[in-house]
Amino acid sequence: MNIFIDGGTAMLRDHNEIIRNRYAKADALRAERINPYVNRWLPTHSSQQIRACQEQLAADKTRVRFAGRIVGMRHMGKASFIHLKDEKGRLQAYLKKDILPEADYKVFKEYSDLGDIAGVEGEVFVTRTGELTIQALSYTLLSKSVRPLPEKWHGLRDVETRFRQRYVDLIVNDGVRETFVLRSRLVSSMRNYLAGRGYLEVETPMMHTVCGGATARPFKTHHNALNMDLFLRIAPELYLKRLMVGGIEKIFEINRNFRNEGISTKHNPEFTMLELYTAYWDYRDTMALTEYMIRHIARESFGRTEFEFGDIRFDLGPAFPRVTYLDAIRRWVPGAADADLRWDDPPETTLEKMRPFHTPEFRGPSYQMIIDLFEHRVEPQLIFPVYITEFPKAVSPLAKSKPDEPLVAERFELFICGMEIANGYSELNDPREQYECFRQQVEAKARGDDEAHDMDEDYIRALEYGMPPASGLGVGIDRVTMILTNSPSIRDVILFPLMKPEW
RNA sequence: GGGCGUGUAGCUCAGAGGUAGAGCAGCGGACUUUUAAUCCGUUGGCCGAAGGUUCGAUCCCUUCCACGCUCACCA
Repeated sequence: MNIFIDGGTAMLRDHNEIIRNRYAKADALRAERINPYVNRWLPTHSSQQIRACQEQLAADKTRVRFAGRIVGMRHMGKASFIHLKDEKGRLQAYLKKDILPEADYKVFKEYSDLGDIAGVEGEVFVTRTGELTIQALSYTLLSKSVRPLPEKWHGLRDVETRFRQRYVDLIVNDGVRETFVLRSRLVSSMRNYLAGRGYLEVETPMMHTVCGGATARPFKTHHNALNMDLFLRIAPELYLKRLMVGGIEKIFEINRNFRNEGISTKHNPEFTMLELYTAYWDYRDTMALTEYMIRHIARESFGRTEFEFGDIRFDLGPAFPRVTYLDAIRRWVPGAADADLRWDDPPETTLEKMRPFHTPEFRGPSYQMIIDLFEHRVEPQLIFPVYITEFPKAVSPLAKSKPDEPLVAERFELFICGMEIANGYSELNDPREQYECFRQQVEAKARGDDEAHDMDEDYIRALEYGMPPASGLGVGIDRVTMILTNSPSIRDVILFPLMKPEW
């Protein structure tokens, strides 16, 4: 039957014949006083429950009510098989003309399409080919779908459409939902782990008047009533440490940060961080916590510690080795085994020492050339879990120096699969030293470094009241999810990654 | 931002300087236990956008847009 009722209102620019036709079906249903978008229809069982109790349900001839999206349809003359998919799986229903009420059969046969949400009530049986099926005694169209789904066995491959229309991706591509279920599970696991150890979860401002806590360009916004520029936060760090001043000794926040930087398979402008602070600890204690926590969430969420990421295999079970920054260079850069690099060497000396194995891409202070070397030659090799420690103080303005080495910060980063997964340090709490660091940052900014910190006078004032010795941690939740779910791009673990407008 | 690549029907993809193809979906028909059901018939396209070259461009050239990979920046 070819329905062309000119009542459907085309609303979007891409409406085609299929869509117009389906809108016409919805109108035709309305004309017969059947609501194509019903208000309420409660299933008695999920597909999972029916599957689990199938023998019992079949033996008792229990009437089950089951609802889902029609993802498969096979008409056999006056009978049809359809597959209904709910959140937990898909289940077949068998619709026979001489069993269904006439009206129900008409709604199914004339007005239902692949993609519609429908409910059936009936008895459970097994077909002669062995498939668990509901013999439908009634059929209800619950929500009319007017837009055709992607093709049934190639599915939706186009990555752009998958990200822009994640709802379709979730409908069609099994495994996408699984990734986000796992993400949710591991975040819950993390929360429970920390709550169980006495950490208080807090929420600090996303809109900052002073931008700080990390080195990154911010997004700028504006408050109209106050006529004031604001920044989306690049890190919650300085607020969390204010709370440490306030006497909260164990604290964490899991939430979004925003950085106005490039986009890549490892970078989304908004991303989720765990930040955590513990009073009276130093960075070694935080390293231990980080390791236990990551191992714990892996076991609790996945039941294992061994994972694959692309063609990399790694194990979170064994202790994570700790290697200092300069040792890592000696260890992983060919020809650098005997290099005696020092943060305080003059640039010419560092250049001379590096000549046998590396030519920096630029000339600058020794620490910058060493960092350049590390990031290009060492980082890609850090695929198994490893802590890199003893970073240069010059790039750690919020970290505390080692007692006997003022140029070296008590700081670590955790690398897995060549990615920086976590970053932590002993927190600088000397207000004068912090002020001096900020002052240098402000100078750098004045010289054109647009990622340098601003002066945060209130933060200095807070430190003047006294912050206990403490250590903090930041963990990139998206990246942890990537490596644990074997997702090659950060966009695979963010439901709605940022895209330029389509239209 | 640079480099490389992609963009053709709702989806997955072919194609070629001469005016557009397949499979699935859709539509019409047959079929009361199918499984990518099958069988017969059939409708869909501003070939990403705009210019240019040409008798003729979806194809060649230029610019633009979107997306992917990659480098840079960064977590």
